[in-house]
Amino acid sequence: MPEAPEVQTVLNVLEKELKGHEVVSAEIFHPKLSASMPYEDMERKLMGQHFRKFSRIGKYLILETDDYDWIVHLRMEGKFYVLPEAPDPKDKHIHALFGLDDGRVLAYKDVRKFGRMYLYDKTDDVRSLPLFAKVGKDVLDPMSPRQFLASLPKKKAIKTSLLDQSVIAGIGNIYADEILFASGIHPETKGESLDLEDASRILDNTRKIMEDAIRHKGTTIRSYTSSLGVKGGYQGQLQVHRKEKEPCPVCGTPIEKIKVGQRSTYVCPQCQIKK
DNA sequence: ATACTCCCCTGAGAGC
DNA sequence: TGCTCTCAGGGGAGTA
Repeated sequence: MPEAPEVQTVLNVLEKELKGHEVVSAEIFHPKLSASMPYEDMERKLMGQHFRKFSRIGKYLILETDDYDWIVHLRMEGKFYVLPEAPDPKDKHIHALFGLDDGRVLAYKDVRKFGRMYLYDKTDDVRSLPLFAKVGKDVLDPMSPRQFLASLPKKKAIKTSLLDQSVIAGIGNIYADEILFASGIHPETKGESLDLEDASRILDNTRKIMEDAIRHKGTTIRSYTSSLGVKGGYQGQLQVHRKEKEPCPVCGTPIEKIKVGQRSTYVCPQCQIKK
């Protein structure tokens, strides 16, 4: 569940379900899930903690407890579920269970085991954590077209830069395609070829698409089943992503599938001109 | 500075 | 039916 709109949706539900509740038991079955300390330590430290504040930077979930910042990156397929009781038998892809004070259980499920959890002593400034050293401004934070343009690597394809979390944090493969289509810019266009007007258009469309996607509770496609029982609705709004050979919604030209930076990329060859 | 390749993992879908 | 291959909303490390 990885891009900012999906992460934000997860965050909103977690806040609603968990805020104020206490962790009374913690079991991590996949040791590597705990990336900042041995998993036994994470289990021990989380016990007795109450969930206090919920926020997001890029694709990272930040759950503040009494004494810690618990940070989670879902990567490709990480998902949370709040269950009325511990599952039995346990799904083989559930890698952690956290019992709550009211008997419910927070389950973490991740088929590919790419997701990671980090636990740090609480700080006033999570941004100063090494974890965020290479994470740029969140996609919903204000950024000027001038600053954005200046931050783009000159020789890199614009799509690659949109996916680079140090440039802007929170955009992934789906929304990068949608943003560039809405902006009429070919994904292979080099940063140095873009002008201030292009940068402004990309930023405007980024904000518009991200906010719209959050309103729709994100995108649910392929085998990516919903997290927390929330099914996204933005897949119905997608214009080009995963629409190879379908007519462009603007000009009717068949959408093409290409590779940019090793990632599948969908583009209208008519509407998206390479500058 | 940029661009690959591989790696972490598992399963779904396509093609044969 | 079953096999093999490719691909998947992410990102880090290592190497040209």
